[in-house]
Amino acid sequence: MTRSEASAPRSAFDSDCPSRTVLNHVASRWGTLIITCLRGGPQRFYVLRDSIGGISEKMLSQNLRLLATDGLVERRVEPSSPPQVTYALTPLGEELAEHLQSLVDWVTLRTDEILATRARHGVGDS
Amino acid sequence: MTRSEASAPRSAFDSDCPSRTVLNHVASRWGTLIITCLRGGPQRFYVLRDSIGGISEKMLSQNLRLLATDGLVERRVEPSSPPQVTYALTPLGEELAEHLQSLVDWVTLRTDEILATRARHGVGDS
DNA sequence: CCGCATCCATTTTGATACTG
DNA sequence: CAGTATCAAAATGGATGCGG
Repeated sequence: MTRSEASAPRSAFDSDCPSRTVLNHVASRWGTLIITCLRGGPQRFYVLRDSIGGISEKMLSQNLRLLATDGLVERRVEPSSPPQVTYALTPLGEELAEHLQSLVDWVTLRTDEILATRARHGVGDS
Repeated sequence: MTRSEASAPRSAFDSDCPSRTVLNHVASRWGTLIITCLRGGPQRFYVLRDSIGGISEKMLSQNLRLLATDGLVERRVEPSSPPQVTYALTPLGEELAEHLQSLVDWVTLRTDEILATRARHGVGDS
């Protein structure tokens, strides 16, 4: 074989590699916060919505569905009077959550320094 | 004081907290890959573009500028014939990169399991 | 009232062409 | 080489509606 065509993309740096997709679900605007939020135990939909400032219900349910099909989050339906839907991390999700938590913690810890740098560079928000 | 208005948002879960902004720069579609990519040492613009499959020049320069104003990435200009611009992690960026690397590593490691789960749920890509 | 689907205005992203 | 300008496509969020 000539080895001319890379056969299977192997890392998240390849746009066609499955791990790229997973990374996009997880390292996304809301993914990190949703998963981190679920570390405290199973949460109701509206609790998540209220915990994660600025998220829309649409994005929340969209991301939850995505994470559910990835096997990172489990959706439980309690058929009670006002129907209760609860979301929880799977074992796989718990594992991931630890990594994300350390990321969020680091960001929280260093934000002041970063802010100071940003002031020096001339404030650009976004 | 009546405490009626939350004075200062304190975590990334508040949409107005500065750490939310930082998290968005870092835990974004491209931020994670760019920073991880820079772990190998300073890189030229076109190297980054070619290393990170699927990124557009626009998104690359936009994200690099953002990360630079955050003090995570440094932009160096060599005034040579064809002007050379190099990007490198700052010490702060290096610190962050370790966290992101462990995240990327985990995703790479677990992608097969996640794929299997997704098959069970009925494939939904995106 | 809770969870979510749908429609539409706004924002973000990407492909390509173009400049110093 | 290292970007910026331009325009089209997609993601996002808000409002709204609806079944349970």
